[in-house]
Amino acid sequence: MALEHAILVALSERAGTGYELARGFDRDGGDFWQATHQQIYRVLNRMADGGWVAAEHVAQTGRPDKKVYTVTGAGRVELARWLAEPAQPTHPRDDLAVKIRGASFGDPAAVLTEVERHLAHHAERLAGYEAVERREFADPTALTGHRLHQYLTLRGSITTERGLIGWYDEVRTALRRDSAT
Amino acid sequence: MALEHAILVALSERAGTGYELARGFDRDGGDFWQATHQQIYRVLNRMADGGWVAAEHVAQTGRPDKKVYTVTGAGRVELARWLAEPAQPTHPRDDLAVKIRGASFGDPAAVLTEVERHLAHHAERLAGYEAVERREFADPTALTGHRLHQYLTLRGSITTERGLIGWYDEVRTALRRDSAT
DNA sequence: TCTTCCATGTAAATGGTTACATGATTTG
DNA sequence: CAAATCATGTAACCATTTACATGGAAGA
Repeated sequence: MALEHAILVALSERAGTGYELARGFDRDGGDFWQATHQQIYRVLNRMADGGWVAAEHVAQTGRPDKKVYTVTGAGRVELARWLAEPAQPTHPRDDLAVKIRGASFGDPAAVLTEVERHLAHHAERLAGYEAVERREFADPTALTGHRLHQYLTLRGSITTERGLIGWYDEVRTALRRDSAT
Repeated sequence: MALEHAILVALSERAGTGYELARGFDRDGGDFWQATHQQIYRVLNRMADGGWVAAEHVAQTGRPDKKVYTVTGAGRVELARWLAEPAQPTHPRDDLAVKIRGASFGDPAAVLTEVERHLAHHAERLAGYEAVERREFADPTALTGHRLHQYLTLRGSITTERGLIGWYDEVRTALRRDSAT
């Protein structure tokens, strides 16, 4: 699974706490993974046991103490090994697509309402990604190495959101037309 | 979770065996869900216990016997209930995106090779979907109800594939340019 | 002869979600 | 005064994957 490796990438970019990782893997450009804090704490402990990451305990005043995690040499070796390994293409699983497909076995108007709600949600997410793009990556042609890879991941999020928005819009138009007859 | 409900949609369209469901939820238009046969058999048993589906045992000659599943009245009620319920927007988790993001912590050339492989794979999947679109849905403006919903799901698969292909192509160009310097 | 297709399943392990728990500080 | 933020965790449960198992028929 890739959660360990997504954490290794995030911590390679910048050391951080489990809490920060759970808040979103957001480091300039598309939160590229997500998981609950419970799972992240568990996985971080396992990774620390395996020697991929090391925790530095930091006492704070007025706030709970925290553990700042860093990738170790063994962690860097593991990440490089995993990066060279082939990934299998994944096929998205989308609840809303199942609902659209099955709309006529229930109330198509309720499905239409859901599509509209998701459309608004994704439009907002897209706007957020585009703002990051303008702010952080003004001149993409000049990018190289790590910054380029960050930018490309952000571009992936933007492309995905635009695709979803375009599709939901098509679905909305078609369902409205159909319910009008 | 939506696997039960994806199965209810698939079996509402046409009765079938666990084996057929595992082969792909493919019923004219985008395999809209996927799961291993092990999981499907388990879930089908649970659904049969809960009374959402009923199995008819069919003996065959020269082949193993099979169980053809049909949605029951209770299953139809449950599906309609679930369809009216809001879905939470899901955020895709893509291993290859993590690899692109982390490319500089390993060998970027290996990641580029993976991107090219995935590009070819998705181009092939897209061609398959487009062939179904031409063959089955020649006149989309005339579609209504269930056929329209099937078509819209297929359109979603096509949009997703085109988005991925566009993005992978952008990544390929950028990584090639960067490695040439 | 080897592989693939049909068709179903069990068992073990791993991955992920939900509920519960704590406690000070800051913001509305 | 209530809610959200910071920060970590345990326990129970549910979902998913991987490995193992069977066995005849058809095709390369």
